[in-house]
Amino acid sequence: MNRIMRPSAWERETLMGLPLLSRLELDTLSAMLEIATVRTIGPRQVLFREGDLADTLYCVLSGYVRSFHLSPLGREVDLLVHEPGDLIGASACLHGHAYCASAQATDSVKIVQFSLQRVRELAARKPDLALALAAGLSGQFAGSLSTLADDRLHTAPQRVAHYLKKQCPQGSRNVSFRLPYQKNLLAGKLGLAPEALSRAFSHLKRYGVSVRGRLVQVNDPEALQSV
Amino acid sequence: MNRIMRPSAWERETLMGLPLLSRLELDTLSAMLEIATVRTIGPRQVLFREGDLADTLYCVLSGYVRSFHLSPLGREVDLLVHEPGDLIGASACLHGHAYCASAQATDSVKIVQFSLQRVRELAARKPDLALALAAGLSGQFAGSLSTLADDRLHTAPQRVAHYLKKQCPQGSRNVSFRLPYQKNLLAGKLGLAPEALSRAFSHLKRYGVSVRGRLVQVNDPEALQSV
DNA sequence: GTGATTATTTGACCGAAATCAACGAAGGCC
DNA sequence: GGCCTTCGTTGATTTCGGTCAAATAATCAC
Repeated sequence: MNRIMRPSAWERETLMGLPLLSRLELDTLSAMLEIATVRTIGPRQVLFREGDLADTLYCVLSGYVRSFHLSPLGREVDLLVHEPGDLIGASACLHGHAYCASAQATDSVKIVQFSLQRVRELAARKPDLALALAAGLSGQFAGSLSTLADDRLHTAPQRVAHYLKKQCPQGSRNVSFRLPYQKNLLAGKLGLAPEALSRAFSHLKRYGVSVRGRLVQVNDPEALQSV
Repeated sequence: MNRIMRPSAWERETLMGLPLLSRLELDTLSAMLEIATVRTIGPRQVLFREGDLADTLYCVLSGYVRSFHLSPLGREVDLLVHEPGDLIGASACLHGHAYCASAQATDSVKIVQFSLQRVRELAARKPDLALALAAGLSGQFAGSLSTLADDRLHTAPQRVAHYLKKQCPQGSRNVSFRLPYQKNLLAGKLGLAPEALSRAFSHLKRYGVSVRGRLVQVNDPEALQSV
């Protein structure tokens, strides 16, 4: 079911908009495009597993990929949801030789992949690439710290309120939008059991939030501050 | 109380052992040493606060520094404990212009600091430096993800057991050692209230762990697996 | 040492969220 | 359309860990 291919003209356009590639010098960029492979992977397909030898760097073009840990007892914990533009496997990129989490497509996902070996070689000669990698890592690191703080500090309704507020444009009112993925996954991302997410949504009714399926309407995003 | 100075010969020795500097080419290394400043900061002194303009990159030489978030209501959440060799403020290094957490010395701490401006300029010319930064970030990112997984997956006694096990040499028995910092801080690092840490220790007695002050004795590190 | 802080432990209590179980809703397939 | 599977909600119950308060141990300054 996988389609593997050289980037088409249209895809080159998309690729060049990626945070990883958009700031590169021309020759670095073309070297990266040279080793880029675009793939489409189907729902639930696994990109790699925790502990696998890390030989590939991925970057999401469209769709969502979840990273998770497997406990010794077989329980799964969601750690991150990678959105379009995000790197996957970057933490293994320069550090270990094994991926430290498993990655799975949530839906149909389009990604670019690069040989980690080649990326390392190129980055060792091209500071702009090394810095772009560092910038990507930096952003993900900051993100994971803020998730950790959120987990340790806020209750379930607060975390959900916080998430919803981030989705609303600054200072807007009566916003409505579609959740980008299943509630199941959203619950995992927020460190909650699905039941807890459900209860949190119903708790948030009183703050002007209504949910029908994946459609969410937020009456007054500012009011979510006080949850 | 602060001592600020050019690195002495002895300190240059220490500096060159840092993960950040140890793999650099000679000219990059000397450029970094050129802009390095060694400081000693006293207990509880604050290095920077969340939101401050990020203009300095730090690296711990000795002692421990804690990073924490401040909630709107004034509650503090510990996020990381930086050990000797760790970078501080690296996530701001290439990403934002503000620190995303506050940093405070836990005790008397010796650090090196570098002008972020200069580091950025140097890294833009020197791929080895850019890669060293990326490697440091990569390790911290992996660490924060594993903390997150630990938080979401394990109970308090399990987290403490896991921590203790990491401190014991592989396959050893009857290990005893001193906790590197106060229980207060250890509790924060593990995402626990001090009371919960205390209770966890007392729960672990039955697995052959005894604690007196900061002295810990672990009878059989392998047995901690089954907590 | 002695007193004054500051850490740590213990107990009682409470609230948040996980778990288990059962039910309702939605979407895919034929 | 109707069956079937997966997803989401709701209720009951339980467990974990946070909070408050008080007692005890350490540590520091003098």
